[in-house]
Amino acid sequence: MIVNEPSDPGLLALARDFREALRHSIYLVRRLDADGELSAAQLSMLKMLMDAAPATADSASSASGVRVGEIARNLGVKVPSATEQIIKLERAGLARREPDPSDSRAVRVTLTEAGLAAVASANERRNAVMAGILSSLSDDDRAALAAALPVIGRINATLQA
Amino acid sequence: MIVNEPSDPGLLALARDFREALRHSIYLVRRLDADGELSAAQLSMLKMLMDAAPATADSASSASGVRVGEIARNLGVKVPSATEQIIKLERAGLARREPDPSDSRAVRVTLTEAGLAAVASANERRNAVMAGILSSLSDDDRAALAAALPVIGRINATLQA
DNA sequence: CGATCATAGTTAGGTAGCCTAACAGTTAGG
DNA sequence: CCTAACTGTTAGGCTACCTAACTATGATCG
Repeated sequence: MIVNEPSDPGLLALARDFREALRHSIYLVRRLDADGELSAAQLSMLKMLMDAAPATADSASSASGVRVGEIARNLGVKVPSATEQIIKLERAGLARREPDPSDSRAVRVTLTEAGLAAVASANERRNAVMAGILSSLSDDDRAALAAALPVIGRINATLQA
Repeated sequence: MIVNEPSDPGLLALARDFREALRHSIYLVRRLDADGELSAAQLSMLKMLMDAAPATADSASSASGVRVGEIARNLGVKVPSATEQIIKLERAGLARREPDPSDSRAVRVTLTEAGLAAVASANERRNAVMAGILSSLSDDDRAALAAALPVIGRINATLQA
């Protein structure tokens, strides 16, 4: 049995259905992001900064913060777009820009305390809304969804390359 | 055993993981839409028009086309946003606006031949790219994904209410 | 060493897609 | 009729992205 052929009908059908599911999910994401406290783009960046941070409360830890170019790469946007968002976060008091001691061209971006709190609160609220939606599913449905999430994660990971 | 409680830890974790998957999928969607021939919003609208059409080649069929308000509702946007997109599609020769004979306030939007062709070609290309990505998955992964798509469909359907 | 080239980020200007508010025309009800 | 409700467009504004051009620093090499 031949699989993985580019023209395999089953594969194309799966591709179509997955695209369709993602397309409709846009509305879901929009609904979740409509709570206003933080835009999707800003929450994404804050979360990324949080994950990238060594999470050491020790402020003397080496090379803290993430460089602008790295942020852009992580978020899949161009550097000027990242700069723009960073400036907004900075003005909102959620992030800080500091010069990189080892390279004066570079800029290190870190979360502030307020940024950390904002990310936690925004995620909590969105997760609660999503949990409410998921609560109407059957146990089998939830199991199927849970089983697919790692797969979707692998799909998304292939894009990094 | 209590399930579906808003504070159920498993449910919240699933919500978090699903949100995370959707968040990352944005890049995937962006990649798919980057082929340039048609924006995501425009393709969505064209596809909606295609699905809503009676699909009768007979141009004398009753009440052809979709009203602007209905389009907006189907796409989850406000009426002015729909109008804006429709005008763009019209200018591109992909859609047509006609007065509704039974209500002079209303406008009926239909696909042109070019619009139909554009939707087919854009979908084909995107599906092929997606199929290429999916082809690197294992059979088990594809099965898990396929099993979850109806669930995601149900989740998205709950938003219509 | 110093000219040159590469790299990091910002600034400037533009586009797409969404929104609300205000408007014009049409229909329906009291 | 005349007012209230509805349909769609116009006007103006916002966010988030982009490319191109610029500044400043670092790295290479003759």
